[in-house]
Amino acid sequence: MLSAVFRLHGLDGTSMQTLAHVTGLSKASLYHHFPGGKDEMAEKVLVEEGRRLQTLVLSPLDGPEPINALFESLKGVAEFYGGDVPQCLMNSIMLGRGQELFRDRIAAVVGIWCQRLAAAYSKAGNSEEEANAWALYALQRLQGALILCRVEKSRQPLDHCLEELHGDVQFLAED
Amino acid sequence: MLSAVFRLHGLDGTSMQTLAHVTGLSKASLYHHFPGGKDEMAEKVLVEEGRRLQTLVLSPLDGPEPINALFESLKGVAEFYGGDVPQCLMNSIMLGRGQELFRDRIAAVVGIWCQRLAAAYSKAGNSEEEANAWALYALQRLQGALILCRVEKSRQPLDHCLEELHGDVQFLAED
DNA sequence: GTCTATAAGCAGATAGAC
DNA sequence: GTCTATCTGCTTATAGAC
Repeated sequence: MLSAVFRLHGLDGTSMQTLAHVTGLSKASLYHHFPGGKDEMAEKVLVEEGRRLQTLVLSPLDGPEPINALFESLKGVAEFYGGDVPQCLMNSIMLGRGQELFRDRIAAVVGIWCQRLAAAYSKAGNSEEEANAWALYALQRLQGALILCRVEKSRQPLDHCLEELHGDVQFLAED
Repeated sequence: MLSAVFRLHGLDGTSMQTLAHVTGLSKASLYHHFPGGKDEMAEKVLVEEGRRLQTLVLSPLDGPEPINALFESLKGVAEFYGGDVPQCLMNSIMLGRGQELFRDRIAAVVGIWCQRLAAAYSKAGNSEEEANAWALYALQRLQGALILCRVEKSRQPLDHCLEELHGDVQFLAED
């Protein structure tokens, strides 16, 4: 998988040679498909990742029943950050030159994710302020859990975090 | 500052040329001081960062009064992650080759931090289980907040997170 | 669309003068 | 300890054949 390379090595740590090896194509062929080189490849991978986020995490939030929508979205998060050592592509790619190139778009995606989470939480009966606070809290915990996954080479921190976020939503539902 | 380069660009994104420029020395001079090249420089910077963590964040946890110790440690965290856009060196450096080189040591540092936090929390009157859970929770939120700081190019997420963690400790004290 | 070959520049790394 | 000069290999990127 192309995205795995960027996820593991970031933008600066990924070379066209590596990408050629992974895709099974020559470097020249890669330049044929992506004249902008690895920057363009990273961009395409990011766009694809945005689509996955939309499908797995954001779309479920549109369900008519907000509590269930939040549950489904958390399930989607578990799939979105898959694998034995889940890592965040947007995080990996946002170092060095990648920060200059992609930070704005990534910030926009995070902003949308936060808004949609807050909307569902609000729809479930919370004030707008509470909903916003919870959405930020949830995203913060998720990102932190992913860092700990990288440190501990495990997906336990993420799974544990998702359980607790699930519990938070459940607590809300019983209210 | 040398550490800022690695913090912003990671290991793969940092070149000896950049380091030479930042230090004002030639590449050859850098190799005189660090025969292992930038890997050795990164290691030295990490060791120095470990000392800063010890001084600012871990030592305060040794205070006789655990609640106050936790407050002081959180203050230390605010200083440890300084600047307008606080970022975690250990996080930045743990991509690509840096992961292979430094993950074990970083995991050890995180483990110690977690243990020491849990010890203080336990000393403040919590079960060992509760204390461990809170320590992991606090570290997770901190790391997540730092990611959001990078995304939003601001230190607001970290400051807000520290306020909430302060509140958690205060809540414990009033119990 | 794919390849080999190749250019030009930058990376890590060393030799040797001062 | 510091420098300039240099080497070698890798990286980005292109030319041009098939």
